[in-house]
Amino acid sequence: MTDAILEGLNEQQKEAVCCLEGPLLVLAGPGTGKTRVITRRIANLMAHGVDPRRILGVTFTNKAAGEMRSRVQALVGGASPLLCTFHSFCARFLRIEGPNIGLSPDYTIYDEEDSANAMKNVAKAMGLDEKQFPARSLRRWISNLKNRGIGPDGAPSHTFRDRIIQEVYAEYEKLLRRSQALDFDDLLLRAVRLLEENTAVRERYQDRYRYILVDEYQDTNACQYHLMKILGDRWRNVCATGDPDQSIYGWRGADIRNILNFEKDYPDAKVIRLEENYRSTGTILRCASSLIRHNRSRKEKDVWTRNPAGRKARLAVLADDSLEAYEVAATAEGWMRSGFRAGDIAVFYRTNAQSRPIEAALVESAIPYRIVGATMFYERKEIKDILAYLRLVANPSDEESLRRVINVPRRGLGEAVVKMLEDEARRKGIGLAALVFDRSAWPASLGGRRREALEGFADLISKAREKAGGKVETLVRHILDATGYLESLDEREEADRIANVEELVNAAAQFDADNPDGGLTRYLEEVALLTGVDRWDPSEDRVTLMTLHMAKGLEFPAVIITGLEDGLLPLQRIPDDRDDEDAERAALEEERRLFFVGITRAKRELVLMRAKARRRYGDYRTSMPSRFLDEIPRACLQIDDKATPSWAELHSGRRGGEPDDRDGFETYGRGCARRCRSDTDGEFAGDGAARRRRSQEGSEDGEGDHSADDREPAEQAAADDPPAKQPARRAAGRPVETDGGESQESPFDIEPGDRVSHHKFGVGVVESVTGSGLSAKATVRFRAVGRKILLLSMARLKKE
DNA sequence: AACTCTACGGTTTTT
DNA sequence: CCGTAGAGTT
Repeated sequence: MTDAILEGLNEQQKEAVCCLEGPLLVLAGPGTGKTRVITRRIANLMAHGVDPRRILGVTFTNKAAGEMRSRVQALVGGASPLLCTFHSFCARFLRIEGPNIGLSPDYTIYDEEDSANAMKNVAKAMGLDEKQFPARSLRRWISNLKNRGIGPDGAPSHTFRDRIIQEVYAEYEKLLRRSQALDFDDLLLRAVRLLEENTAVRERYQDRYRYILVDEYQDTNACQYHLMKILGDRWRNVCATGDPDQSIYGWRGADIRNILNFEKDYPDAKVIRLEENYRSTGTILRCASSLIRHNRSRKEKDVWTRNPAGRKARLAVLADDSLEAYEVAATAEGWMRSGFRAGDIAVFYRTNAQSRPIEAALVESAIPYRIVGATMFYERKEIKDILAYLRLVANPSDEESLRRVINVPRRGLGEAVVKMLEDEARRKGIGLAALVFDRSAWPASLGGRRREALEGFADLISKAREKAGGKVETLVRHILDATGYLESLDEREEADRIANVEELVNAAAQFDADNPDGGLTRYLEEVALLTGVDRWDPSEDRVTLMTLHMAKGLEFPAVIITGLEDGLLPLQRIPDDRDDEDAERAALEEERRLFFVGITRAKRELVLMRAKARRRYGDYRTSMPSRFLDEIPRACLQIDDKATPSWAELHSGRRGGEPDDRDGFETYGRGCARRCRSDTDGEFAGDGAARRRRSQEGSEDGEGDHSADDREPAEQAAADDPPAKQPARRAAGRPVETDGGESQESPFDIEPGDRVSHHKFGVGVVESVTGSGLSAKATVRFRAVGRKILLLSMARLKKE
């Protein structure tokens, strides 16, 4: 048994797996087998006879938790310990213990949008100017307070703004309370408070969890930190794993000091460093190490590898973001031709907005892809509408959900009626929801037609409530029927919405199948706490697109990181009023860590890209190379400049296969509005003459000379590659115009007549394909369920 | 109450 | 550029 548990581990890993008692900190560089250590350690605990119910493992995503669970099960079998995210742990804890603090077991979890809406309503009721106090800013300010464990009473009240925020905060809390709802921050905050204040509950849980593991400890915030501190206090068998160099959530309250101070919190802690990397090539690792070395506040750690050096990373320089996107497609195609599967390839970017042109290029090139995260399925309007009905059924106090659906689809209960009901509720001192579901409380002024409409609505909800105990799928279908929601959508204009709703029915059915005794509340909780990666199916053979943040914890054989431009990566922050130099440096260092995370996802191939101009809000802005590129050793980079026109092209009046309407692009960044504070700006902003002269010295292949100096600006030599080299390569940057050009009509090669299979509907035949790109839809006649319209980018159709 | 039009503003990153 | 929210119109 012990053999299997320790098999194939190095000394440090073994040490970590075998150190079962007492506080333990595992500092694990990227690719050093951290997940392996955690799962083996859990298995080892169980092999030593520890009851799995006494083990708690907290991870960053549900997917990570699920993977660990199955790996542990493969090693030791039997019951699984509780493996979940911080948020889902707290959600479950509060389902059970909530009644201690007056919280219904059926409480609703408000997501970011719900919270912002609630805050908007609060601000409106207070008569605040929306421009001066935008709901999202309010939400952010209050979230910051909550993350630091500060209630409305403890909030600062020095300035006028402070006092407004304080009041909004207090009103918002009232709204949540009467709605029996918690936002994301509350889940953590309320759980911690309950544990702090209720000795009996605290001791029960402290006693239960004899062994606690926390993954990604570098990204815990104050609440999460306290939670762990409290829960681990009884047995002090707390194992934290993480990597300070991969701390990327400072902006949402994560405090890197939690991991840096672990040894202070637990003076008897054992600290183990995992430094041998098994994931990446030597060159990729060297890029990452050189980069991260530029962070000043850092715990020194040297990750090394026995892996071969591998190929250089390529830096592709493109004229604009659309050409960058085509280069992404061309690069992926090249990899696929040389034996990589689409599923081996990942494309990372800093902001979600960057995915659009890339998507378009991939569609055009008929390369299968999937975006992870972005506008997530469960954030779509139509989905949230249906979910709001479900929530209202589960929790009749939920005011936000009530407001959302009371007139959807239109049933004559518009703004005026809601206003009237609101006033009446205030007069009676009850919540809006309480009023709506209590006929005797309705105002006399509610006239015949409106009264009928409201009766219809209240009946609808209470009828649905009778079905709440059964399968979620049944309830969803009932609600669709009873509301006429699908009929209210325009078959032609909103076909993708209809398809999405169909998908939701499938998802609900899937949940019912996976959780035979699940129940509506569990379903809503699961949906609310799904992370972006949780809905990602890595077994699908598609190129994966995601933000750098979501890439954390994953690995891919071949990786493209786009948008290596100053202002984008590192991203330019909006100047805050309390902007001191330290904060600025901390922010820059976090951006550097983000890039570090991206690079270290790559196993074999790494391509970086930057565009000299980028479309933003409709017009083009020129952009400078990312300062981070200068921090990667020249010897590790092969620069592939497809944007600088060659001598021949300049003199023939043509440029890089580009249409000629792009004049003005070469004004390199003189007009760059974004970055004018850096003193190096002058040097970059010029047309490169100075750079050219300087870099002549090191020219061409500087590997031997420069290997010791990792700080030599990498890209400078690039601009000076002999022009003659350029034209031949440029073709790859152009749109792919092959295959008769019809590929847009059927992005994933699905055509009328094809036999396809769907995970829910089974086998069917494609009747027609309409639309193009992202909104491409197929009408499929399924043997079992008849004709369905499916959105190709949503439905996971497999060709038979 | 519901529809149409216009103006504005949004891009960090996510549970 | 795009979608949404608010105002204005019927």
